[in-house]
Parts: sequence; structure tokens; C-alpha cells
Amino acid sequence: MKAISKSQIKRDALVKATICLVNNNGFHATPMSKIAKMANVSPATIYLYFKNKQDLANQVYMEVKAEFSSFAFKDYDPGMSVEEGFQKIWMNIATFKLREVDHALFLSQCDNTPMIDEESRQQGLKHLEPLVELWERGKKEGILKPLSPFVLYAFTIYPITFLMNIENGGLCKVDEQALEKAYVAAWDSIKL
Amino acid sequence: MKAISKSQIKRDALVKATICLVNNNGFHATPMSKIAKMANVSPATIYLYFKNKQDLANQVYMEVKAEFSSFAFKDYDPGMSVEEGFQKIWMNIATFKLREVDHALFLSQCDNTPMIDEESRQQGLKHLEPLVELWERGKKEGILKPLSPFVLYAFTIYPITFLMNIENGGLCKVDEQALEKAYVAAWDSIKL
DNA sequence: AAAAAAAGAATGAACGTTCATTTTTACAAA
DNA sequence: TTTGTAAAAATGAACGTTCATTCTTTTTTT
Repeated sequence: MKAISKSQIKRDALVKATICLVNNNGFHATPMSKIAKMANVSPATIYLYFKNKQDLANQVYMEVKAEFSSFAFKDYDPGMSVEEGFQKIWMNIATFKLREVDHALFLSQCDNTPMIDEESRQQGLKHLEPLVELWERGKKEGILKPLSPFVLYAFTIYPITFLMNIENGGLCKVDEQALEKAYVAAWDSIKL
Repeated sequence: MKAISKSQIKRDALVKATICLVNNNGFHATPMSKIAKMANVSPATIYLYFKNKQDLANQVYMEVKAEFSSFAFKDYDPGMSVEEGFQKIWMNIATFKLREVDHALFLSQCDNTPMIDEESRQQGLKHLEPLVELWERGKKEGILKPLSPFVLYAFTIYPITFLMNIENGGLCKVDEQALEKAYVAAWDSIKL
């Protein structure tokens, strides 16, 4: 049994409230007072854990991004074949985005708006390094098209975010079978 | 020579200022006073043209979206073959996103945050109807994979937005050749 | 000279943040 | 175990600022 301090509980509540409110209203339309209320805490208490509103956003972003990245490479082993490794990572990311909807939505918002410091955002990109290395290997082995990591990302990973967004809007449902078909589309777009 | 009223000039300046400031700071971090200043106009004047800030956002969104859509289907003819028609539309959209950066960035921000009324957003989706019809035909003719329009969009059009965003961040350059290669990736992902 | 357009100043509400105070916790002495 | 107390954590109210919007007056157009 891990001992969790009371402070940590409050901090977690604040992080959770931030994610929820930012997802629904956007960062700048989310007042500190509402975050405090949702976390059952006084507004002043937030400033015991975070320097200011911007620091709160940056910290939450980096934590969620770290969680995402660790999920993305679960059970991945650089010794795998390119195709096998790519499928593993792709499915991990898709699973995360479709299961941890709140966290994925939050990241999507951070990555698509100026709410996060440029420095924190750069930090976040580093996490995908192993995927980029896998792609480099794939190109060397003649398995993947000679495309830059940006293009590879654009056509394989980025589309998942779109599917997550519209599924969350209730416009479609992505089940196991749809996911398999989407994976094939992703792979077909970059394989030689 | 088309006569352009002075009012129209002021309104255009307001629209332009809104796009510029929202792109750089986000909607909620952009005060009406700054929009007015950039348009060389009094804050009060904005309210002669728009009911309030939300109405300003909605109107700008719908106008830019309409411009985008008309650009997307330029020189497109429903009588074209599926592949030819798709290539035409895809290239149009890519050209728009890489040339009309300000307008494309603005749309990207509108589509990825809660800054626009849900109603206006739904309105905006309607514009892509001809592309959806082309896809339906492609599936019937056995040229395209049996994927929902959402998935087809996710793997062909949506990636362009990502490339535009990182090119705008100065992280990469998308030239003519890169665009051709990106198109092939898009087509490969959905063709049977 | 009447009407329309535009302006700047004013208003009231909301926000991020801080401050003075109270409550809770940790722990040593009885 | 109880009590006393100092530090830590938490609070609600308050501050100064900013913002969207409106009001009254001035300028421009017809």
C-alpha cells in the first residue's frame, strides 16, 4: 500500500478539475475560481501548488504528456520488426486516445492553441523519439517511403486525434473493427 | 470597377484584425480593444457591425470557411473520375492551407477549440458535401476502401492541417515535391 | 439641417492574485 | 493518553486590473 499525502490528493483534484474545465471551455475561459470550486478548494490554495495560472497549465500538460508517452511505448521493444513495432505503437496511441478521452482531449487542445509555453511544448515533442528512430530504421530497410518524420506523423498518428474528436462529439463510434481498418489506412499511407 | 463602401472597408479591417490577433493569442486572450486598435477604429464601432464578441467570431469563421470551401472545389467537376477529382480537391485544399496561412490557421483554431458556437461549426461541415459524395461514388465503383467519410477525412485531409501547423512553426518546409509525396500518402491510405 | 456613422469616456462585472486570519497537523512534554 | 504549541496548510475576503459593452457627444455624410 502506497501512502498518498493529503497534499497530493488536493493537487490531483486540481489537475483533474483543470483538465475537465479546459476541455469544456478552453483555457482562457476557465477561471481559477471555477477550478478551485470543482476541486473543493479555496482559490488561494491553488497558489500553494502552482506559481500561477500559466504554470498550472504547463505542469498539467507535461504530466499528461508523460502519461501519454509512457502508454504509447508499452510493450514496445526496439528489437521488433519495423511493421510489428509500428503496429504496437500505433495501437497503443489509438487505445489511449479512445480510452483516456479526457487526457487525450486536453493534449489535443494544448497542441492546437497558444495556451502552453513554447518551451513546454518542445519538451513534449521529445517523448516521441523512439517512434522517430523506428521510422528511420524503416526507411533504411526499404520498408517505409522516404518521408520526413513530420509527414509520417501527419498521416499515421495525427488522424487518430481527429477520430477521437468526432467520436467525442457523438458523430461516430470507433469500435474494434473500425480501429483495425484505420490502422491499415495508416500503414498503407507510409509503407513502400 | 466594383464600388466598395467605406463601411465595408471598416468591416474588412475588423475581420482581418480578428484573424491576426486570434491566430497569435487565441480567441479569449484577444480583447475587443486590441481588435479595434489594429483596425484603426473605436471599440464602440465594432458593435455597429457585430452584435458582440461571439457574433464576431462566428461571422468571421463562417466567412473564412466559405472562402476555403469555394477554393477547395475550384476546377472540380463531378464528372471527373474518382481519382482525378480527389486529386484536384486534395491539391486545392493543400494549396489553400499552405498559401492562405492566416485563414487556414484561423480555421484550424476554430475547429480545435470551443471558441465557435456548435451551430456555426455544424454549418461549416456542410460545405464539404461534394467531397463526401465523391467518396461515396469511389466506394461504389470499388476504387476506395469501405471507410466512413470521417476516416477518409482523417487520413487524407486532416494531415494537411498538421503539416501547415508545423511549417508555420518553422519546423519544416513543404515544397512542391514534398506536396506530391504527401498526396501519394493520402491516396495510398484510402485507395483499394 | 437632419440622419448616419464613429468616437472616447464611462460602467459594471469578472478575473488573477495576494493578504490577513483561521484551521489543521505534527509532535514534544507532562 | 492528554495537553500545549509552533509550523504548515488552507481559507475567504479584498485588491487592482482588465475586459466587454453601453452611453453621450462629436464628426461625417446626405
